[in-house]
Amino acid sequence: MRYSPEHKRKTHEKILRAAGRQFRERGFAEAGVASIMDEAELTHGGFYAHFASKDQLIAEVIRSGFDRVTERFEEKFAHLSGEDWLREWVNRYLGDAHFQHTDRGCPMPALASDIARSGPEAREAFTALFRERMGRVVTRIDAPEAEAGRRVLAAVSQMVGAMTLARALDEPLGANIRAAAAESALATLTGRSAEQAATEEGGRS
Amino acid sequence: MRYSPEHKRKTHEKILRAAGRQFRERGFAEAGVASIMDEAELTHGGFYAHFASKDQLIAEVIRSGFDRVTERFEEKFAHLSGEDWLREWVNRYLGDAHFQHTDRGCPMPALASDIARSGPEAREAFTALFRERMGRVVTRIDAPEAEAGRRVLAAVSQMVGAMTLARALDEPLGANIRAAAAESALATLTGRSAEQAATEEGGRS
DNA sequence: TTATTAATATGATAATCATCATATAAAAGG
DNA sequence: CCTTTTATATGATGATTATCATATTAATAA
Repeated sequence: MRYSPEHKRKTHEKILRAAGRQFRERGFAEAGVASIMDEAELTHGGFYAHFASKDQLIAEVIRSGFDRVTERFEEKFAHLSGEDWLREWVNRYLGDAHFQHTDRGCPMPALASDIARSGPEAREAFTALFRERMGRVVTRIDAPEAEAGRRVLAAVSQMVGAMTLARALDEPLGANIRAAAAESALATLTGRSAEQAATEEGGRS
Repeated sequence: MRYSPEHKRKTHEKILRAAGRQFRERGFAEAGVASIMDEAELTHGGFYAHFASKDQLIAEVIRSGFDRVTERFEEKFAHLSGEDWLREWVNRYLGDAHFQHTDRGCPMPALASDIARSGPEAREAFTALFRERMGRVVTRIDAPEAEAGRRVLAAVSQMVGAMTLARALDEPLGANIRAAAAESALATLTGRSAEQAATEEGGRS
């Protein structure tokens, strides 16, 4: 079929979207090519007209930023600035909506250990994605750049770890972890101690 | 073969050890029964004399605490107490030796996202393991129990997240994350702000 | 020494996997 | 309208998977 010029491009993106969703939900190993093509409403054989291998698909999904999940996430509080932005970032990241939807959420809690086991192409792509995303947050921090960078790395570790563990643990432990990490991460980002942050948060609400 | 009374028990444990190692290295999905039995120096068919299914093997490996990895880890600084114990706990957890040996290290960075995708039996076993391990640390914290619990959950999230991400990222980013998280986690555990902890740590070394 | 029993080995099963060769068909160019 | 092109479909490949039936064999009980 000689389709319109954009047809292949659209199909390509449809496969990327389906793959990104299934990878986050089931992991790289358990999301099969046939199942991904099925979700993209195509048959399994056509896959190799778009990608040279499953490994290349994985790398490209990472490079494509998992269907711009970060951009869509940050849109929701783009109107805020300073500490308000940071607080919303932390609270939404560790909130119920994100917790429940692994397949449309941040790839880090869903796939970090899978990427650690992957080849150099996937790791490089992930490193680039990570750097880009951390850069967006660093500019929101009111501190010298080196210090801001340290704070963001410390906070993101905590947020990713909390979400990963929360999804692996039974309730109410998962919810406790998310709450404890949210409080602590905001304190880290703003340079306050956790106690100070807790007191202020309590006074506000 | 009718072996000595303990023979089967020892074989059973050998399979558990091989499985625990391969699961951490390659994930639940990619570590096959045949490959695990091979490492245990047995043939694949004998597996079902020991376990009803691979899922049951997974649950039992978790229940067995991954060959007592925590106990062995904490032995190394059992002579310390108070803040010294906490500092050593954080620094060793995020240190190079642990970073490099996923297959003999903490199961959380290696398998948390795999467990999140697993069935209720594996999740329950993991929750019990997690609770037991957190309890050991809470008693080391000089604060009321509720507050100590929050601090431990916040710090562990950070340590697990940092190790998971560090293993997925290229260097030197991984090392930077581990350093930033170590500083921040110790501050969280002791109730100080990160700046205070950094100053003190700098002054000490 | 021999019979019995249970632990492990051998080999087969059907399912699923990534990959690829070939067939079909849709739309653009003539 | 008809030919050409190429995106997608069909169907096959061999490898690997978890699982299980059956055979072997080692050590205990007789």
